[in-house]
Amino acid sequence: MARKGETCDVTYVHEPSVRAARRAIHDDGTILGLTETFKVLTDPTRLKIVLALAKEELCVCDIAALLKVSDSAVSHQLRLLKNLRLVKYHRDGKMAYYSLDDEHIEDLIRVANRHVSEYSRGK
Amino acid sequence: MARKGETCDVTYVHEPSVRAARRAIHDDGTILGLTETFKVLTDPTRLKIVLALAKEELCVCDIAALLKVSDSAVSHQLRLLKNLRLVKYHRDGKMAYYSLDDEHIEDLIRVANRHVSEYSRGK
DNA sequence: TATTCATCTGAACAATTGTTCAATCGTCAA
DNA sequence: TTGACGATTGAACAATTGTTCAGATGAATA
Repeated sequence: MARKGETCDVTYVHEPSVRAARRAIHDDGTILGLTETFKVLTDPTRLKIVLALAKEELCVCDIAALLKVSDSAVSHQLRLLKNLRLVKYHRDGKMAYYSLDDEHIEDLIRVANRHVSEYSRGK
Repeated sequence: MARKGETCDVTYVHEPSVRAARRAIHDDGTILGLTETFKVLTDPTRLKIVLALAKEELCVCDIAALLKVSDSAVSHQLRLLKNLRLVKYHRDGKMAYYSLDDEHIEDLIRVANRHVSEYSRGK
C-alpha cells in the first residue's frame, strides 16, 4: 500500500528505483499523445484502411467493398482519421478520394509487425 | 456502394487500385496481432507501467505510489501484461517484483514518440 | 496461532467505442 | 426539376474496457 508523506512527497519502499523509473516516464502530455496514437491502430477495420491508403488512393465505396463493411462504417472511420490529420482527401464529382497523409504511421506498423511475427514464432 | 458479383468476387469502381491495396493489407491473423499489440499501449496507466518497468524492476506498491493509482488497479494491469508475456516477475517474501520482458515494445514507443513530437511541432 | 501486510481476484460500475440504421446532402444525368 | 448515386451524419445499440470495491490469498512476524 502507498504510504503518503507530506502534501507533495511520497515515501516508497525502494526510493532509488522509483526515482529512476519516474525519470523514464514521459510527461502527461506526451503520454496522452502516445496513447492516442496507438488507439488509432487498434481497430482492425481502421488499421486495414490505413494500410490500404498507404499504398493506394481510394474512394469510399471501394474501401467499403474491399473490406466488406458498410459505406457508413468506412465514412465514420475516415472522418476520425481525417480529424487526426492521418488522411487527406479530394472530391471528384460524386466521389471522395482518400489517401494517407502521415509517413510515421507506416513505420509504426512496420515495427509492430516485427514484434507480432517474432511473438508468433516464439509461441 | 459495393456492387457484389458472384459468390466470391466483387466488382470495384477502380479495379487496379483496389487490387494493389488488397496486397498491402496483411492477413487477418496478422491484423489481429497488430491491433492487440497496439491495444496494450493505449491506456495511460498501463503505458506508464511499461515505461517504468523498462527502466527498473519494481514492486506493486511502488508502482501504485509512483503512478498514484490503487494497488488493485496496478495488479489488474500487471496481470494483463503478464498474460501477454510483456512482463515477468518474481516473488521475494510478501512482495512481487515486476520487470519488462519484451524488447520490442520499447522500440514501438520510441517510434511513436517521434510521431507525437513531430505532430506537436506541426500543430 | 493470530495479526499484519503486500498482493491478487471477481463482480459491478461507468465510460468509451465501432457498427448499424435511417435520414440527409451534393453532384451528375435524364 | 426530377431521380439515382456516392458520401456523410447523428442517434441508438451492443460490446469492450479500466477502475473501484470488498473480500480472499499467502508470507512474515509477534
